Amino acid sequence: MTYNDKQVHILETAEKLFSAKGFDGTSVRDIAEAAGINIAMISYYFGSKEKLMQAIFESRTGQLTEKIESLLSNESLTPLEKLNVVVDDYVERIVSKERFYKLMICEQMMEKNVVINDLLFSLKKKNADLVARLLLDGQKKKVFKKNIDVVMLMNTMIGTVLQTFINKDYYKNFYNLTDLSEEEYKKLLFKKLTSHIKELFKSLLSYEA
Amino acid sequence: MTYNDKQVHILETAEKLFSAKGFDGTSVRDIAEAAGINIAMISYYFGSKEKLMQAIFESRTGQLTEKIESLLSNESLTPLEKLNVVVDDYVERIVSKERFYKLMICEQMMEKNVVINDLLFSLKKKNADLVARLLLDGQKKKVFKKNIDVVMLMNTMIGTVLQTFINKDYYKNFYNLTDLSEEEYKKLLFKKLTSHIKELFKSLLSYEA
DNA sequence: AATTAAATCAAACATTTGTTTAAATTTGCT
DNA sequence: AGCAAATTTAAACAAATGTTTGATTTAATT
Repeated sequence: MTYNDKQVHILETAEKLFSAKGFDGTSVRDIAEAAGINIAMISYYFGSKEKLMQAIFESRTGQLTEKIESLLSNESLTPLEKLNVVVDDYVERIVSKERFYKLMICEQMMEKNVVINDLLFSLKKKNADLVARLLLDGQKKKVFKKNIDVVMLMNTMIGTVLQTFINKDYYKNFYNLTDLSEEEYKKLLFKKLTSHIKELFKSLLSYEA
Repeated sequence: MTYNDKQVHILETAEKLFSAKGFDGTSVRDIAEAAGINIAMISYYFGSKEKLMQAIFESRTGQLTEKIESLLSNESLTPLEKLNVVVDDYVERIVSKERFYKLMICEQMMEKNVVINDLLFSLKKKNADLVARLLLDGQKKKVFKKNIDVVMLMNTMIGTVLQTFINKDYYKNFYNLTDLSEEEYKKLLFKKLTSHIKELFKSLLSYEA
């Protein structure tokens, strides 16, 4: 599906509000007012509030799968390099699409919208399969040890990043970083997170232990 | 605050519904029907839907802080043993209070209710301070290395556990564990999670690297 | 310029929302 | 049993909800 400028504007406004106040906490009037449009335009363009939400997920997850596939096909990198790219990519994604990921967590927990949950399930499967293949390749090449729990590894990566962003303000407070701008702070978090997770992965995957 | 049987029943029913459908996705009529009571009883006992939600958080977080303090005071354990107890305790908590933790994530992300967010903030501070003191003790005794990011460490622990529970059904599917009962599956997750996190912590805290 | 399609609008719609009311019932106490 | 307080109830309240309507304006096409 492809959307015109006005539709994209509605989608982005809705994403912002949904992530801040939740799907049920946001009325179509809120969205219309924030986007500067008439209430009827939402039904007119998307059919319903529910389908507007689905449209947000379809467009965002569509963008994600493209990136994953191009990464997989790059054969010039070693397994470890690839894994590091995966980490960078994941953290970068969540940093830049913070709002959408908040929405995603909520939707995964509630399991209210079947269409969205099916979408997320296949996305998860695609990602897990990619990383599993990556790890298998590394195991064949004797750089990664055996008996790795792929899902647990992914959960640690994604969980750490998400929890960091849920706790963003707290972290800022705890380490007296309140004088940083939002942009500077995001950069700092990106650095901290990627190096932290890479260190975790190294210990999980290498033979030494 | 102490509640009678009927109030506890309302609190538990509301927690169940809130965690499944969200605060705004749950009506007081839903709660009343599920609890088998009259709608007016919610305002009668708790004042409002909002305050009912706050009551859930106050009662649950109250239970949590008790456990933490007793753990801190136990001086017969080494820092590493204490840390392992912390891990066991955290995982156990989330396993047994899964619904409440879902609610907690949502509430942290939305930041709609000031009372609840203040409550969670002080809870987080208490926990982070406890673990920080624990790590400091271990560093003095030369069992933990220097330069540990406490918040990041906590985020990895909590994030991994929460992400695992958000992804619970997916994990079950991925590893063909669908024939396990809910209770068996929870036990398995507890084992997997605690050993996984302890391994992560060991590599983050020990000198070897 | 005329015609058709697309977009926008205010108003209305039937439901559902959280809360309150005032009467009825139950409970605890003397 | 009789009284007072606590509990429970059905009904009503205004406000807010998602969606639709039908008229009006704008844009595109002939």
